[in-house]
Amino acid sequence: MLDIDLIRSDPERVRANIARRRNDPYLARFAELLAVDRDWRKAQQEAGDIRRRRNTVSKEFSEAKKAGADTTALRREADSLPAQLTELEAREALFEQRRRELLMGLPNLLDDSVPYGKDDTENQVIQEWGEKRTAPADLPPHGEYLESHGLGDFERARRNSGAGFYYLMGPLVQLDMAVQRLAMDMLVQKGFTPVIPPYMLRRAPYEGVTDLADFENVMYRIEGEDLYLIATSEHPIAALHMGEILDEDRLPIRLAGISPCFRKEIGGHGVDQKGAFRVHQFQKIEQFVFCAPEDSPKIHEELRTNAEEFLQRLGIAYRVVNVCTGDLGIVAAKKYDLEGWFPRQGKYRELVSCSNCTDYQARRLGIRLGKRGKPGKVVPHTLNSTMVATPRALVAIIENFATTDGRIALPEVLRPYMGGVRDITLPTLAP
RNA sequence: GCUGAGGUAGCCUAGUCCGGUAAGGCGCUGGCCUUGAGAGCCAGUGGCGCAAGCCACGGGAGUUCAAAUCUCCCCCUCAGCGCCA
Repeated sequence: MLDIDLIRSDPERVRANIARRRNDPYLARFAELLAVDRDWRKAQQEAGDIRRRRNTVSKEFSEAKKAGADTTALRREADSLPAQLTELEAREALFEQRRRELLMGLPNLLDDSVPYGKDDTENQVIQEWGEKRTAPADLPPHGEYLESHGLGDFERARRNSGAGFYYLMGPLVQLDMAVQRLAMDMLVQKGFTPVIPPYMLRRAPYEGVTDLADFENVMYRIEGEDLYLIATSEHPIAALHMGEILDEDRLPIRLAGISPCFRKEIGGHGVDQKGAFRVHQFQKIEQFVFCAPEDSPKIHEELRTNAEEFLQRLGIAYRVVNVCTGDLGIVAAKKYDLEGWFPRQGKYRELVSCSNCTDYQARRLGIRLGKRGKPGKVVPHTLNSTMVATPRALVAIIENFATTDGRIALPEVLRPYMGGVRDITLPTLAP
């Protein structure tokens, strides 16, 4: 949520920034917000005048009665006030609600370094790392590959739960856990505090962390309960300090979330191939930071570096993309995507998303900064980044490290987490 | 799920039975005094508004000239019981 004081004091600057997103409905909403905010303040004023009169009359009434004086005239005026007030209050409430809707629907202010562009085709590649490996010429799509070796079952998952679900089995499960453990260990070593968050959130905290459209497009809701399955541990972790005043001296707070993530994503892109790349349920190790406003650009780079280091240690080539103005979501002011090299597909695909949400998320959540019990008006910044998400990362490992003789060669950093073995030897199933 | 107790400012608490417009403490800020960021004393300390002022006691509706206070509905928290890996 944007700072209403900023919108009032410098509407042109906000409008110009919103325009860079190349999304006209936002501009229309912004214009309406300016009007509704004025209407609301006026209605508030008018209702306030009536209330003041009511308070005065009520007091006079009480005194007159005590003194035994005639109260007829006062009574007549007092009787006429509630009806007027009811109408004005209805207007006030209407404007206030609309104002809030509009404010919650407006996107964050974009950082100046975000490249101007219309959609994901205009994102800017700012860095590449590593040597692109090649996959065995006959390597099948990973879904088939896993099924043929008994490491995954997508047919039965589809039968039982629908498309986008999977059974992972055998050594692939250990590989999944190994990848997560490596990611978590790296973060702990860098001073992050591990967090297992709630896997479901109520609506109120959820509205604070994400785009309202996600309630329709992304999140699964629990039938008959005010609960939503989390789409990422970013969400419950951001809500960890909802409504609180954070001690400035304790910042930055670095947290490493581990959780399953659940996503419907019906509004997403086209259907992906069978398998474990794009799924309704996955596991993610997440970096999350609450920090002072002035520190967030630096910490954004830090989170990106952490995620890069993870891919480097695995030995997977990647590139860093600065997501352009037209492709950024509502919450982030700036976002890097790390795209890993997938040799069999011969292209880079998203493995990591690293965002600086500035004060937008924290303001929606009502988080402020203060010092030793003194509430301040400064709102902290929040940042989040994938460290690793599985099973997508497993697909990358398979494409990068599958050998021609039916093994998956393990990157050295993973071996300690896999009982010291150098590779996964694949069981061959009878056709 | 049942029973009970609760939800008041950054925090803790009084007020609720009996309606009259939120008392006090802690913390924080400023001032006085001081060798002093200590003690003591004084003042300030939520939101909106240029201001007068209005709003704010978990949320909503109602009664009333007037609601933290009375009525109804809902939400949440805690404790005990029940169920349970």
